[in-house]
Amino acid sequence: MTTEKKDYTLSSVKNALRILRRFSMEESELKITDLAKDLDLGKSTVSRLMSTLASEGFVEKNPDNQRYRLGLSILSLASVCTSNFEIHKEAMPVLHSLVEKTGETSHLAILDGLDVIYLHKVESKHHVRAFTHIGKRNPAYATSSGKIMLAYNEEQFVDRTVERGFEQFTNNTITNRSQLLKALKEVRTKGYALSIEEIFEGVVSIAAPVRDYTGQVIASVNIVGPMQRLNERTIPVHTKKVVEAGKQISERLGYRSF
Amino acid sequence: MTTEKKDYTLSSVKNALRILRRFSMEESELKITDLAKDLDLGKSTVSRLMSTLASEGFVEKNPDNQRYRLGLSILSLASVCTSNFEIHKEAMPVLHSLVEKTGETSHLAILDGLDVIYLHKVESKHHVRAFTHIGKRNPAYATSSGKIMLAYNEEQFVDRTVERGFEQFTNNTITNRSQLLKALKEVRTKGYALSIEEIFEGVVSIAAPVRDYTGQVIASVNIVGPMQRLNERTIPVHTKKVVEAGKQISERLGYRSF
DNA sequence: ACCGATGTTCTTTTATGAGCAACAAATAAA
DNA sequence: TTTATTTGTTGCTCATAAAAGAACATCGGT
Repeated sequence: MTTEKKDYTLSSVKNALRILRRFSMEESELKITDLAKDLDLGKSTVSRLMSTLASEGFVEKNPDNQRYRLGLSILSLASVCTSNFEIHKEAMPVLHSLVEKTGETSHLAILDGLDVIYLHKVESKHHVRAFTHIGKRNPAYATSSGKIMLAYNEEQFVDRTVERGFEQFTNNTITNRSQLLKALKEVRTKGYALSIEEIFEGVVSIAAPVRDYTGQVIASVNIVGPMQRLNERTIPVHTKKVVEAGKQISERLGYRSF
Repeated sequence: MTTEKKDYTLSSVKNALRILRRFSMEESELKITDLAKDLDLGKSTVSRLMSTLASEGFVEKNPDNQRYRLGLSILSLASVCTSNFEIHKEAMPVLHSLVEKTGETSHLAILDGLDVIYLHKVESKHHVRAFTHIGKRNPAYATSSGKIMLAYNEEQFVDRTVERGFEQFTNNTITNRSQLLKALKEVRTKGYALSIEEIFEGVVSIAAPVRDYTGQVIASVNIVGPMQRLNERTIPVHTKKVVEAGKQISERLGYRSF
Protein backbone atom coordinates (compact mmCIF):
# COMPACT_ATOMS: atom_id res chain seq x y z
CA MET A 1 0.00 0.00 0.00
CA THR A 2 1.93 2.94 -1.26
CA THR A 3 1.08 6.07 0.65
CA GLU A 4 1.60 8.42 -2.25
CA LYS A 5 -1.64 10.18 -2.86
CA LYS A 6 -2.49 10.93 -6.41
CA ASP A 7 -1.71 14.34 -7.75
CA TYR A 8 -4.60 15.69 -9.71
CA THR A 9 -3.12 18.97 -10.82
CA LEU A 10 -3.44 19.56 -14.53
CA SER A 11 0.00 20.00 -15.95
CA SER A 12 -0.92 22.15 -18.92
CA VAL A 13 -2.86 24.51 -16.71
CA LYS A 14 -0.07 24.56 -14.21
CA ASN A 15 2.40 25.43 -16.94
CA ALA A 16 0.18 28.21 -18.21
CA LEU A 17 -0.02 29.71 -14.75
CA ARG A 18 3.70 29.34 -14.20
CA ILE A 19 4.18 31.27 -17.41
CA LEU A 20 1.95 34.08 -16.17
CA ARG A 21 3.87 34.24 -12.92
CA ARG A 22 7.11 34.67 -14.79
CA PHE A 23 6.08 38.18 -15.76
CA SER A 24 7.38 40.78 -13.36
CA MET A 25 8.07 44.47 -13.08
CA GLU A 26 11.67 43.79 -14.07
CA GLU A 27 10.81 41.48 -16.97
CA SER A 28 7.49 42.57 -18.28
CA GLU A 29 7.98 41.24 -21.81
CA LEU A 30 8.99 37.67 -22.42
CA LYS A 31 9.95 35.58 -25.40
CA ILE A 32 8.85 32.06 -26.15
CA THR A 33 12.35 30.65 -26.24
CA ASP A 34 13.31 32.09 -22.89
CA LEU A 35 10.12 30.85 -21.30
CA ALA A 36 10.70 27.41 -22.74
CA LYS A 37 14.19 27.32 -21.27
CA ASP A 38 13.07 28.67 -17.91
CA LEU A 39 10.23 26.23 -17.51
CA ASP A 40 12.00 23.37 -19.22
CA LEU A 41 9.35 22.91 -21.86
CA GLY A 42 9.40 22.65 -25.62
CA LYS A 43 9.11 25.78 -27.72
CA SER A 44 6.01 24.46 -29.39
CA THR A 45 4.38 23.73 -26.07
CA VAL A 46 5.01 27.23 -24.84
CA SER A 47 3.88 28.68 -28.13
CA ARG A 48 0.56 26.93 -27.88
CA LEU A 49 0.16 27.81 -24.22
CA MET A 50 0.75 31.43 -25.14
CA SER A 51 -1.79 31.51 -27.92
CA THR A 52 -4.33 30.04 -25.55
CA LEU A 53 -3.48 32.65 -22.96
CA ALA A 54 -3.71 35.29 -25.67
CA SER A 55 -7.09 34.07 -26.88
CA GLU A 56 -8.51 34.80 -23.45
CA GLY A 57 -6.74 38.13 -23.12
CA PHE A 58 -4.31 37.10 -20.41
CA VAL A 59 -1.33 37.96 -22.56
CA GLU A 60 -0.89 39.91 -25.75
CA LYS A 61 1.82 40.13 -28.31
CA ASN A 62 3.72 43.34 -28.60
CA PRO A 63 3.56 43.91 -32.35
CA ASP A 64 6.84 45.85 -32.30
CA ASN A 65 9.17 43.24 -30.93
CA GLN A 66 7.18 40.01 -31.15
CA ARG A 67 7.35 39.57 -27.43
CA TYR A 68 4.50 38.77 -25.14
CA ARG A 69 3.28 40.86 -22.25
CA LEU A 70 0.41 40.60 -19.82
CA GLY A 71 -3.03 41.35 -21.18
CA LEU A 72 -5.96 43.32 -19.93
CA SER A 73 -7.86 40.35 -18.56
CA ILE A 74 -5.42 40.42 -15.68
CA LEU A 75 -6.28 44.01 -14.97
CA SER A 76 -9.99 43.31 -14.88
CA LEU A 77 -9.49 40.71 -12.20
CA ALA A 78 -7.20 42.68 -9.94
CA SER A 79 -9.87 44.98 -8.57
CA VAL A 80 -12.06 41.99 -7.89
CA CYS A 81 -9.20 40.53 -5.92
CA THR A 82 -8.61 43.56 -3.72
CA SER A 83 -12.31 44.05 -3.15
CA ASN A 84 -12.30 40.72 -1.31
CA PHE A 85 -10.43 42.40 1.49
CA GLU A 86 -12.71 44.47 3.63
CA ILE A 87 -9.62 46.20 5.00
CA HIS A 88 -8.84 47.58 1.62
CA LYS A 89 -11.96 49.71 1.46
CA GLU A 90 -11.67 50.95 5.01
CA ALA A 91 -7.99 51.71 4.75
CA MET A 92 -7.95 53.81 1.63
CA PRO A 93 -9.06 57.15 3.02
CA VAL A 94 -6.82 56.69 6.03
CA LEU A 95 -3.82 56.00 3.83
CA HIS A 96 -4.52 59.10 1.81
CA SER A 97 -4.63 61.32 4.84
CA LEU A 98 -1.50 59.67 6.21
CA VAL A 99 0.30 60.58 3.01
CA GLU A 100 -0.93 64.14 3.28
CA LYS A 101 0.22 64.42 6.87
CA THR A 102 3.63 62.85 6.40
CA GLY A 103 4.44 63.59 2.80
CA GLU A 104 5.67 60.03 2.36
CA THR A 105 4.41 57.06 0.38
CA SER A 106 2.15 54.74 2.34
CA HIS A 107 1.21 51.08 2.00
CA LEU A 108 -1.32 48.66 3.38
CA ALA A 109 0.23 45.22 3.67
CA ILE A 110 -0.90 41.73 4.63
CA LEU A 111 0.98 38.52 5.31
CA ASP A 112 0.90 35.75 2.75
CA GLY A 113 2.97 32.84 3.88
CA LEU A 114 6.24 34.36 5.00
CA ASP A 115 6.01 37.36 2.72
CA VAL A 116 4.27 40.65 2.99
CA ILE A 117 2.11 41.65 0.07
CA TYR A 118 1.18 45.26 -0.54
CA LEU A 119 -2.55 45.46 -0.98
CA HIS A 120 -2.59 49.15 -1.58
CA LYS A 121 -0.18 51.98 -2.12
CA VAL A 122 -0.66 55.73 -2.01
CA GLU A 123 2.18 57.67 -3.56
CA SER A 124 3.65 60.78 -2.08
CA LYS A 125 4.21 63.87 -4.18
CA HIS A 126 7.93 63.25 -4.14
CA HIS A 127 9.18 61.59 -7.26
CA VAL A 128 11.05 58.73 -5.74
CA ARG A 129 12.18 55.64 -7.47
CA ALA A 130 9.55 53.04 -6.73
CA PHE A 131 10.74 49.98 -4.85
CA THR A 132 7.29 48.59 -4.31
CA HIS A 133 3.98 48.33 -6.08
CA ILE A 134 0.59 46.86 -5.35
CA GLY A 135 0.92 43.09 -5.30
CA LYS A 136 4.65 43.17 -4.64
CA ARG A 137 6.00 40.53 -2.27
CA ASN A 138 8.83 41.11 0.15
CA PRO A 139 10.19 38.78 2.82
CA ALA A 140 8.52 39.66 6.10
CA TYR A 141 11.67 39.70 8.23
CA ALA A 142 13.24 42.47 6.17
CA THR A 143 10.41 44.99 6.19
CA SER A 144 8.71 47.06 8.85
CA SER A 145 5.26 45.82 7.82
CA GLY A 146 6.46 42.25 7.92
CA LYS A 147 7.92 42.60 11.37
CA ILE A 148 4.57 43.90 12.59
CA MET A 149 2.84 40.84 11.22
CA LEU A 150 5.41 38.44 12.63
CA ALA A 151 5.44 40.14 16.00
CA TYR A 152 1.72 39.84 16.52
CA ASN A 153 1.13 36.39 15.10
CA GLU A 154 1.99 32.85 16.13
CA GLU A 155 5.57 32.07 16.90
CA GLN A 156 5.53 29.41 14.20
CA PHE A 157 6.09 32.07 11.59
CA VAL A 158 9.44 32.79 13.18
CA ASP A 159 10.41 29.13 13.03
CA ARG A 160 9.40 28.88 9.43
CA THR A 161 11.30 32.06 8.60
CA VAL A 162 14.43 30.59 10.15
CA GLU A 163 13.88 27.37 8.22
CA ARG A 164 13.55 29.18 4.95
CA GLY A 165 16.68 31.14 5.68
CA PHE A 166 17.63 34.79 5.50
CA GLU A 167 18.88 36.74 2.56
CA GLN A 168 21.18 39.61 3.38
CA PHE A 169 19.95 42.57 1.38
CA THR A 170 22.01 45.20 3.19
CA ASN A 171 24.27 45.50 6.22
CA ASN A 172 21.25 46.02 8.43
CA THR A 173 19.25 43.02 7.30
CA ILE A 174 18.22 40.63 10.05
CA THR A 175 20.01 37.37 9.29
CA ASN A 176 19.40 35.06 12.22
CA ARG A 177 16.87 33.88 14.71
CA SER A 178 18.07 35.79 17.74
CA GLN A 179 18.18 39.11 15.90
CA LEU A 180 14.69 38.49 14.67
CA LEU A 181 13.30 37.54 18.08
CA LYS A 182 14.88 40.59 19.62
CA ALA A 183 13.44 42.84 16.93
CA LEU A 184 9.96 41.36 17.29
CA LYS A 185 10.06 41.76 21.07
CA GLU A 186 10.91 45.41 20.58
CA VAL A 187 8.03 45.79 18.16
CA ARG A 188 5.63 44.38 20.72
CA THR A 189 6.77 46.70 23.49
CA LYS A 190 6.82 49.79 21.32
CA GLY A 191 3.76 49.05 19.23
CA TYR A 192 5.38 49.94 15.93
CA ALA A 193 8.17 48.69 13.69
CA LEU A 194 11.05 50.35 11.91
CA SER A 195 13.13 49.16 9.03
CA ILE A 196 16.19 51.30 8.61
CA GLU A 197 18.03 50.27 5.48
CA GLU A 198 17.19 46.64 6.12
CA ILE A 199 16.12 45.85 2.61
CA PHE A 200 17.18 48.77 0.42
CA GLU A 201 20.11 51.10 1.00
CA GLY A 202 18.97 54.54 2.01
CA VAL A 203 15.36 53.52 2.53
CA VAL A 204 13.49 53.74 5.82
CA SER A 205 10.01 52.55 6.68
CA ILE A 206 7.74 52.78 9.68
CA ALA A 207 4.84 50.37 10.23
CA ALA A 208 1.98 49.95 12.66
CA PRO A 209 -0.55 47.18 13.24
CA VAL A 210 -4.11 47.02 11.97
CA ARG A 211 -6.52 44.89 14.03
CA ASP A 212 -9.87 43.41 13.17
CA TYR A 213 -12.80 43.41 15.59
CA THR A 214 -11.40 40.41 17.46
CA GLY A 215 -8.20 42.28 18.14
CA GLN A 216 -6.10 40.11 15.85
CA VAL A 217 -3.49 41.87 13.76
CA ILE A 218 -4.49 41.23 10.18
CA ALA A 219 -2.61 43.92 8.33
CA SER A 220 -0.15 46.72 8.63
CA VAL A 221 0.08 50.35 7.56
CA ASN A 222 3.42 51.87 6.78
CA ILE A 223 5.18 54.82 5.29
CA VAL A 224 8.38 54.56 3.29
CA GLY A 225 10.90 57.19 2.37
CA PRO A 226 14.56 58.08 1.98
CA MET A 227 16.85 58.48 4.98
CA GLN A 228 17.28 62.17 4.27
CA ARG A 229 13.67 62.79 5.20
CA LEU A 230 13.10 59.91 7.61
CA ASN A 231 15.81 60.44 10.21
CA GLU A 232 16.23 60.57 14.01
CA ARG A 233 14.52 63.91 14.09
CA THR A 234 11.46 63.15 12.00
CA ILE A 235 10.91 59.46 12.76
CA PRO A 236 9.32 60.05 16.18
CA VAL A 237 6.71 62.46 14.84
CA HIS A 238 5.94 60.34 11.81
CA THR A 239 5.71 57.21 13.92
CA LYS A 240 2.92 58.72 15.94
CA LYS A 241 0.99 59.42 12.78
CA VAL A 242 1.47 55.93 11.41
CA VAL A 243 0.37 54.33 14.68
CA GLU A 244 -2.61 56.63 14.74
CA ALA A 245 -3.51 55.61 11.19
CA GLY A 246 -3.33 51.96 12.21
CA LYS A 247 -5.71 52.63 15.06
CA GLN A 248 -8.11 54.48 12.79
CA ILE A 249 -8.30 51.63 10.33
CA SER A 250 -8.70 49.16 13.18
CA GLU A 251 -11.60 51.14 14.55
CA ARG A 252 -13.24 51.19 11.16
CA LEU A 253 -13.00 47.42 11.25
CA GLY A 254 -14.82 47.31 14.55
CA TYR A 255 -11.88 47.09 16.93
CA ARG A 256 -12.40 48.87 20.23
CA SER A 257 -9.36 49.50 22.38
CA PHE A 258 -10.03 50.11 26.05
CA MET B 1 -10.17 19.55 -48.67
CA THR B 2 -11.82 21.13 -45.70
CA THR B 3 -10.63 24.64 -45.14
CA GLU B 4 -10.92 24.50 -41.37
CA LYS B 5 -7.56 25.30 -39.94
CA LYS B 6 -6.56 23.36 -36.93
CA ASP B 7 -7.23 24.86 -33.56
CA TYR B 8 -4.30 24.48 -31.28
CA THR B 9 -5.73 26.04 -28.16
CA LEU B 10 -5.43 23.86 -25.11
CA SER B 11 -8.87 23.18 -23.79
CA SER B 12 -7.96 22.63 -20.17
CA VAL B 13 -6.04 25.87 -20.09
CA LYS B 14 -8.86 27.64 -21.82
CA ASN B 15 -11.31 26.32 -19.27
CA ALA B 16 -9.09 27.45 -16.43
CA LEU B 17 -8.92 30.94 -17.88
CA ARG B 18 -12.64 31.04 -18.50
CA ILE B 19 -13.12 30.18 -14.87
CA LEU B 20 -10.92 33.05 -13.81
CA ARG B 21 -12.84 35.41 -16.01
CA ARG B 22 -16.08 34.39 -14.38
CA PHE B 23 -15.06 36.24 -11.25
CA SER B 24 -16.36 39.78 -11.16
CA MET B 25 -17.08 42.60 -8.79
CA GLU B 26 -20.68 41.41 -8.61
CA GLU B 27 -19.82 37.75 -8.11
CA SER B 28 -16.48 37.62 -6.41
CA GLU B 29 -16.98 34.23 -4.79
CA LEU B 30 -17.97 31.23 -6.83
CA LYS B 31 -18.91 27.64 -6.15
CA ILE B 32 -17.75 24.57 -8.02
CA THR B 33 -21.24 23.48 -8.93
CA ASP B 34 -22.23 26.83 -10.37
CA LEU B 35 -19.05 27.07 -12.38
CA ALA B 36 -19.59 23.58 -13.73
CA LYS B 37 -23.07 24.53 -14.85
CA ASP B 38 -21.97 27.84 -16.33
CA LEU B 39 -19.13 26.38 -18.32
CA ASP B 40 -20.86 23.13 -19.08
CA LEU B 41 -18.20 20.98 -17.49
CA GLY B 42 -18.25 18.18 -14.95
CA LYS B 43 -17.99 19.00 -11.29
CA SER B 44 -14.90 16.87 -10.99
CA THR B 45 -13.25 18.68 -13.87
CA VAL B 46 -13.88 22.05 -12.34
CA SER B 47 -12.74 20.80 -8.97
CA ARG B 48 -9.39 19.77 -10.39
CA LEU B 49 -9.04 22.96 -12.38
CA MET B 50 -9.66 24.88 -9.20
CA SER B 51 -7.10 23.02 -7.17
CA THR B 52 -4.56 23.64 -9.88
CA LEU B 53 -5.44 27.32 -9.93
CA ALA B 54 -5.22 27.34 -6.15
CA SER B 55 -1.83 25.65 -6.13
CA GLU B 56 -0.44 28.58 -8.07
CA GLY B 57 -2.22 31.19 -5.99
CA PHE B 58 -4.66 32.32 -8.66
CA VAL B 59 -7.64 31.40 -6.53
CA GLU B 60 -8.07 30.58 -2.89
CA LYS B 61 -10.76 28.93 -0.87
CA ASN B 62 -12.70 31.07 1.54
CA PRO B 63 -12.52 28.89 4.64
CA ASP B 64 -15.81 30.28 5.94
CA ASN B 65 -18.11 29.32 3.13
CA GLN B 66 -16.11 26.84 1.04
CA ARG B 67 -16.31 29.11 -1.93
CA TYR B 68 -13.45 30.15 -4.11
CA ARG B 69 -12.26 33.66 -4.74
CA LEU B 70 -9.39 35.18 -6.64
CA GLY B 71 -5.94 34.81 -5.13
CA LEU B 72 -3.04 37.12 -4.66
CA SER B 73 -1.12 35.97 -7.72
CA ILE B 74 -3.55 38.02 -9.72
CA LEU B 75 -2.73 41.10 -7.73
CA SER B 76 0.98 40.69 -8.26
CA LEU B 77 0.48 40.68 -11.99
CA ALA B 78 -1.83 43.65 -12.24
CA SER B 79 0.80 46.29 -11.62
CA VAL B 80 3.02 44.65 -14.19
CA CYS B 81 0.16 44.94 -16.61
CA THR B 82 -0.47 48.64 -16.08
CA SER B 83 3.23 49.42 -16.13
CA ASN B 84 3.25 48.32 -19.76
CA PHE B 85 1.39 51.47 -20.60
CA GLU B 86 3.64 54.47 -20.65
CA ILE B 87 0.54 56.64 -20.43
CA HIS B 88 -0.26 55.24 -17.05
CA LYS B 89 2.84 56.68 -15.41
CA GLU B 90 2.51 60.05 -17.08
CA ALA B 91 -1.17 60.39 -16.38
CA MET B 92 -1.24 59.67 -12.69
CA PRO B 93 -0.18 63.05 -11.32
CA VAL B 94 -2.42 64.83 -13.80
CA LEU B 95 -5.41 62.75 -12.75
CA HIS B 96 -4.75 63.55 -9.14
CA SER B 97 -4.67 67.25 -9.74
CA LEU B 98 -7.78 67.01 -11.90
CA VAL B 99 -9.60 65.40 -9.00
CA GLU B 100 -8.42 68.12 -6.69
CA LYS B 101 -9.58 70.83 -9.04
CA THR B 102 -12.97 69.36 -9.85
CA GLY B 103 -13.79 67.33 -6.77
CA GLU B 104 -14.96 64.48 -8.98
CA THR B 105 -13.65 60.99 -9.64
CA SER B 106 -11.36 60.74 -12.64
CA HIS B 107 -10.37 57.90 -14.96
CA LEU B 108 -7.80 57.18 -17.60
CA ALA B 109 -9.30 54.91 -20.25
CA ILE B 110 -8.11 53.11 -23.36
CA LEU B 111 -9.94 51.28 -26.10
CA ASP B 112 -9.83 47.49 -26.23
CA GLY B 113 -11.87 46.21 -29.10
CA LEU B 114 -15.14 48.07 -28.86
CA ASP B 115 -14.96 48.59 -25.12
CA VAL B 116 -13.27 51.16 -23.01
CA ILE B 117 -11.15 49.83 -20.20
CA TYR B 118 -10.26 51.98 -17.24
CA LEU B 119 -6.52 51.85 -16.73
CA HIS B 120 -6.54 54.04 -13.72
CA LYS B 121 -8.98 55.68 -11.37
CA VAL B 122 -8.57 58.43 -8.82
CA GLU B 123 -11.42 58.68 -6.38
CA SER B 124 -12.95 61.93 -5.26
CA LYS B 125 -13.54 62.62 -1.60
CA HIS B 126 -17.26 62.20 -2.09
CA HIS B 127 -18.50 58.81 -1.06
CA VAL B 128 -20.31 57.82 -4.18
CA ARG B 129 -21.38 54.38 -5.12
CA ALA B 130 -18.71 53.08 -7.45
CA PHE B 131 -19.86 52.20 -10.93
CA THR B 132 -16.40 51.63 -12.24
CA HIS B 133 -13.09 50.27 -11.14
CA ILE B 134 -9.68 49.76 -12.66
CA GLY B 135 -9.94 47.10 -15.33
CA LYS B 136 -13.68 47.59 -15.80
CA ARG B 137 -15.01 47.35 -19.36
CA ASN B 138 -17.84 49.43 -20.71
CA PRO B 139 -19.16 49.63 -24.25
CA ALA B 140 -17.50 52.58 -25.94
CA TYR B 141 -20.65 54.06 -27.47
CA ALA B 142 -22.27 54.57 -24.07
CA THR B 143 -19.48 56.41 -22.31
CA SER B 144 -17.81 59.77 -22.74
CA SER B 145 -14.34 58.20 -22.83
CA GLY B 146 -15.49 55.72 -25.41
CA LYS B 147 -16.95 58.39 -27.65
CA ILE B 148 -13.62 60.18 -27.57
CA MET B 149 -11.83 57.07 -28.72
CA LEU B 150 -14.39 56.33 -31.43
CA ALA B 151 -14.42 59.92 -32.65
CA TYR B 152 -10.69 60.09 -33.20
CA ASN B 153 -10.05 56.63 -34.59
CA GLU B 154 -10.84 54.81 -37.80
CA GLU B 155 -14.41 54.78 -38.95
CA GLN B 156 -14.33 50.97 -38.89
CA PHE B 157 -14.93 51.05 -35.16
CA VAL B 158 -18.29 52.63 -35.84
CA ASP B 159 -19.21 49.91 -38.29
CA ARG B 160 -18.19 47.22 -35.89
CA THR B 161 -20.14 48.88 -33.10
CA VAL B 162 -23.24 48.87 -35.25
CA GLU B 163 -22.64 45.23 -36.13
CA ARG B 164 -22.34 44.23 -32.52
CA GLY B 165 -25.51 46.11 -31.71
CA PHE B 166 -26.54 48.57 -29.04
CA GLU B 167 -27.82 47.89 -25.58
CA GLN B 168 -30.16 50.48 -24.18
CA PHE B 169 -28.97 51.21 -20.67
CA THR B 170 -31.07 54.33 -20.15
CA ASN B 171 -33.33 56.65 -22.10
CA ASN B 172 -30.33 58.60 -23.29
CA THR B 173 -28.28 55.68 -24.55
CA ILE B 174 -27.22 55.92 -28.18
CA THR B 175 -28.94 53.06 -29.94
CA ASN B 176 -28.30 53.46 -33.64
CA ARG B 177 -25.75 54.41 -36.22
CA SER B 178 -26.96 57.88 -37.06
CA GLN B 179 -27.14 58.96 -33.43
CA LEU B 180 -23.63 57.68 -32.95
CA LEU B 181 -22.24 59.42 -36.02
CA LYS B 182 -23.86 62.68 -34.99
CA ALA B 183 -22.47 62.38 -31.50
CA LEU B 184 -18.98 61.63 -32.77
CA LYS B 185 -19.07 64.56 -35.14
CA GLU B 186 -19.99 66.82 -32.27
CA VAL B 187 -17.12 65.41 -30.25
CA ARG B 188 -14.69 66.24 -33.03
CA THR B 189 -15.86 69.83 -33.38
CA LYS B 190 -15.95 70.50 -29.67
CA GLY B 191 -12.89 68.54 -28.68
CA TYR B 192 -14.51 66.82 -25.73
CA ALA B 193 -17.29 64.33 -25.04
CA LEU B 194 -20.20 64.25 -22.62
CA SER B 195 -22.25 61.32 -21.42
CA ILE B 196 -25.35 62.55 -19.65
CA GLU B 197 -27.18 59.59 -18.16
CA GLU B 198 -26.27 57.49 -21.15
CA ILE B 199 -25.18 54.46 -19.20
CA PHE B 200 -26.30 54.99 -15.60
CA GLU B 201 -29.25 57.01 -14.41
CA GLY B 202 -28.18 60.21 -12.73
CA VAL B 203 -24.54 59.88 -13.76
CA VAL B 204 -22.70 62.35 -15.94
CA SER B 205 -19.20 62.14 -17.35
CA ILE B 206 -16.92 64.44 -19.30
CA ALA B 207 -13.99 63.15 -21.33
CA ALA B 208 -11.12 64.58 -23.34
CA PRO B 209 -8.55 63.03 -25.68
CA VAL B 210 -4.99 62.06 -24.87
CA ARG B 211 -2.55 62.00 -27.78
CA ASP B 212 0.83 60.38 -28.18
CA TYR B 213 3.77 62.12 -29.86
CA THR B 214 2.40 61.27 -33.30
CA GLY B 215 -0.83 63.05 -32.52
CA GLN B 216 -2.88 59.87 -32.45
CA VAL B 217 -5.53 59.65 -29.76
CA ILE B 218 -4.51 56.69 -27.65
CA ALA B 219 -6.42 57.28 -24.45
CA SER B 220 -8.93 59.46 -22.74
CA VAL B 221 -9.22 61.28 -19.42
CA ASN B 222 -12.57 61.79 -17.84
CA ILE B 223 -14.38 62.83 -14.71
CA VAL B 224 -17.58 61.21 -13.48
CA GLY B 225 -20.15 62.41 -11.02
CA PRO B 226 -23.80 62.72 -10.16
CA MET B 227 -26.10 65.10 -12.05
CA GLN B 228 -26.58 67.21 -8.95
CA ARG B 229 -23.00 68.35 -9.14
CA LEU B 230 -22.38 67.99 -12.88
CA ASN B 231 -25.10 70.19 -14.37
CA GLU B 232 -25.52 72.95 -16.97
CA ARG B 233 -23.88 75.42 -14.67
CA THR B 234 -20.79 73.40 -13.70
CA ILE B 235 -20.19 71.34 -16.82
CA PRO B 236 -18.60 74.16 -18.84
CA VAL B 237 -16.04 74.98 -16.17
CA HIS B 238 -15.25 71.35 -15.48
CA THR B 239 -14.95 70.60 -19.18
CA LYS B 240 -12.18 73.14 -19.54
CA LYS B 241 -10.26 71.41 -16.77
CA VAL B 242 -10.70 67.97 -18.27
CA VAL B 243 -9.57 69.14 -21.69
CA GLU B 244 -6.61 70.86 -20.10
CA ALA B 245 -5.71 67.63 -18.27
CA GLY B 246 -5.84 65.75 -21.57
CA LYS B 247 -3.47 68.25 -23.09
CA GLN B 248 -1.10 68.00 -20.17
CA ILE B 249 -0.88 64.25 -20.42
CA SER B 250 -0.43 64.49 -24.18
CA GLU B 251 2.45 66.88 -23.71
CA ARG B 252 4.07 64.56 -21.24
CA LEU B 253 3.89 61.93 -23.96
CA GLY B 254 5.72 64.20 -26.36
CA TYR B 255 2.77 65.68 -28.24
CA ARG B 256 3.26 69.24 -29.35
CA SER B 257 0.24 71.20 -30.44
CA PHE B 258 0.87 74.22 -32.61
C1' DA C 1 -29.12 13.14 14.10
C1' DC C 2 -30.83 13.15 9.77
C1' DC C 3 -31.13 14.54 5.02
C1' DG C 4 -29.87 17.19 0.92
C1' DA C 5 -26.54 19.43 -1.44
C1' DT C 6 -21.81 20.30 -2.48
C1' DG C 7 -17.03 19.12 -3.11
C1' DT C 8 -13.37 15.60 -3.63
C1' DT C 9 -11.41 11.14 -4.98
C1' DC C 10 -11.10 7.02 -7.84
C1' DT C 11 -10.89 4.60 -12.24
C1' DT C 12 -11.43 4.10 -17.15
C1' DT C 13 -11.50 5.57 -21.91
C1' DT C 14 -10.70 8.68 -25.32
C1' DA C 15 -9.28 12.76 -26.70
C1' DT C 16 -5.54 15.77 -26.11
C1' DG C 17 -1.44 17.90 -25.23
C1' DA C 18 3.81 17.32 -25.49
C1' DG C 19 7.54 16.66 -28.36
C1' DC C 20 9.99 16.24 -32.42
C1' DA C 21 11.02 18.10 -36.74
C1' DA C 22 10.14 20.88 -40.62
C1' DC C 23 8.69 25.32 -42.04
C1' DA C 24 8.12 30.30 -41.90
C1' DA C 25 9.39 34.61 -40.29
C1' DA C 26 12.16 37.87 -38.42
C1' DT C 27 16.58 39.58 -36.94
C1' DA C 28 21.51 39.92 -37.28
C1' DA C 29 25.55 39.69 -39.82
C1' DA C 30 28.34 40.01 -43.86
C1' DT D 1 21.48 43.52 -50.58
C1' DT D 2 22.26 38.70 -49.57
C1' DT D 3 23.28 35.32 -46.34
C1' DA D 4 23.33 33.29 -41.91
C1' DT D 5 21.18 32.57 -37.49
C1' DT D 6 17.90 32.84 -34.26
C1' DT D 7 13.01 32.68 -33.02
C1' DG D 8 8.11 31.47 -33.50
C1' DT D 9 4.46 28.62 -35.60
C1' DT D 10 2.46 24.40 -37.74
C1' DG D 11 1.89 19.25 -38.89
C1' DC D 12 1.82 14.96 -37.22
C1' DT D 13 2.27 11.05 -34.07
C1' DC D 14 1.92 8.53 -29.74
C1' DA D 15 1.95 8.33 -24.95
C1' DT D 16 -0.46 10.27 -21.59
C1' DA D 17 -3.02 13.41 -19.29
C1' DA D 18 -7.63 15.22 -18.90
C1' DA D 19 -12.79 14.58 -18.71
C1' DA D 20 -16.62 12.11 -17.06
C1' DG D 21 -19.41 9.35 -14.07
C1' DA D 22 -19.96 7.24 -9.80
C1' DA D 23 -18.89 6.62 -5.25
C1' DC D 24 -17.35 8.62 -1.25
C1' DA D 25 -16.68 12.36 2.01
C1' DT D 26 -17.98 16.71 3.86
C1' DC D 27 -20.72 20.36 5.04
C1' DG D 28 -24.96 22.91 6.23
C1' DG D 29 -29.49 23.17 7.44
C1' DT D 30 -33.73 21.57 9.63
